[in-house]
Amino acid sequence: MRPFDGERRGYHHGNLKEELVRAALHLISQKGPSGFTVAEAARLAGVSPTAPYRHYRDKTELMADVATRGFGAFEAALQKAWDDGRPKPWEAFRRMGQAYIAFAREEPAYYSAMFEAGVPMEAAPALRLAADRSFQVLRHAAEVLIGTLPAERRPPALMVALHAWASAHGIASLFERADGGRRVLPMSSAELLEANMLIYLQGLGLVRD
Amino acid sequence: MRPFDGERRGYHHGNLKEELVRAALHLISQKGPSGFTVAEAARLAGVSPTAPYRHYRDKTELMADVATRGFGAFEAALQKAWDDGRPKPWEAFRRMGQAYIAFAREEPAYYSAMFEAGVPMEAAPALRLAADRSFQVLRHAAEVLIGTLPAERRPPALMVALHAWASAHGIASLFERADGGRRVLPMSSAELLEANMLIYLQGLGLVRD
DNA sequence: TGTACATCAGTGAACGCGCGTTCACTGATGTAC
DNA sequence: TGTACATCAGTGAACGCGCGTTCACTGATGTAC
Repeated sequence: MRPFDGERRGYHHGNLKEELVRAALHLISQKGPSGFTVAEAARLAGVSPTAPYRHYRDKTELMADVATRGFGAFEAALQKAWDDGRPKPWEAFRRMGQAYIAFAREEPAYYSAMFEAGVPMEAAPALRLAADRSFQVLRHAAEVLIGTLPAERRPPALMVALHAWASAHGIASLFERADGGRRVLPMSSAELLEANMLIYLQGLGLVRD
Repeated sequence: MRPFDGERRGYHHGNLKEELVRAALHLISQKGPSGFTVAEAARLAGVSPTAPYRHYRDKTELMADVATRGFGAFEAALQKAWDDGRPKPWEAFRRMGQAYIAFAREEPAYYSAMFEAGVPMEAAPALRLAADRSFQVLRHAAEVLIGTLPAERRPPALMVALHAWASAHGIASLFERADGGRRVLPMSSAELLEANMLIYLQGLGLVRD
């Protein structure tokens, strides 16, 4: 990995916080969430082991920052996939599911920090906020989706959102993660989720075959 | 926690392996999978820090043993819930889902060791075997289940098994685990999974409403 | 039933290691006048 | 444009800690005869 200090300008780093986050992501993706240490992140950023403490109270706060940024990127990815429910809510909804899995695959370090590292939500106020905003995207989509059903058989939007979340999360965790890549499957995670969502939507009466 | 050495009989412990596993489970449930150390497990078992190395090559092998035993208990729980598909395959199938979640809640330490600790499947041959046997229970159930469908619209059994696994796993991971208990919901994990499976089975045309 | 011996399952000292964090410090930067 | 000063963002030495693991050892147990 490149040394992180390419455009360092003298004594002051100028960009340490961002570099530390980058280093943390690198370490997490290489050795898992517990393989990350403040000392090594500092080393990667080309800075003394104590420098991070100018920017973060402690290790947890650094991790929380990583997770928070992760949720930011995650929210953006979901939002983009949803695309205001175009062209049809149920199509957009499925696209969101795919985006969930894609995120887990393409940003494994963020995913780890967000869901596997055990960072407590209280570690930083911004963390819970960011996590909630991510979920709101899903929840809003679920609302629009079930709005297309006749009123008398509309399930609770929250429930639908949680179902989608759990399915995507389950598939991502079991089959898309380092830890989960332990099992070889005759189909991709994407196909698996796609089929799952289709069957689910059929169960809701949202799609006819 | 009780000191583990109640019926210790002299110099030889007589039961160290089992005690170490117990200690590991205790530590994992208290501090998470990365909070477990060989030294502390030994301490809990009332034995010197080096004694565990009479029974395990290294830390990973100990963890692998814990995970292996976890899969054993897990398999038994699933098998029991399935109960040979009585009274109806789809009812038994849903019961298995509930058993999955119940296991995650009641045996959080086993669940951690199995799915969250990142123990590599290669760590012990018995581990992969035990994990596979667990999954076979699910897979067999899925086969029986879809066998009740008219032949022309039978989805692949493997796929159905994976869907069920992912849903249960997703719900358990997100809402039933220490890490996941971060979110307050208006419904229990059990209800959530129940509804999810019902909708899914309806989507398959297995249940009519 | 008793004895000799092999093996098993512990001990305890010791190692090297890296971590998180604190502290007093100082060089670099930004700002007021 | 120049100077004085406050603040910011680093350094480097140091700490206490617990870990995983090795090694040579020894007490306890099981077995053959």
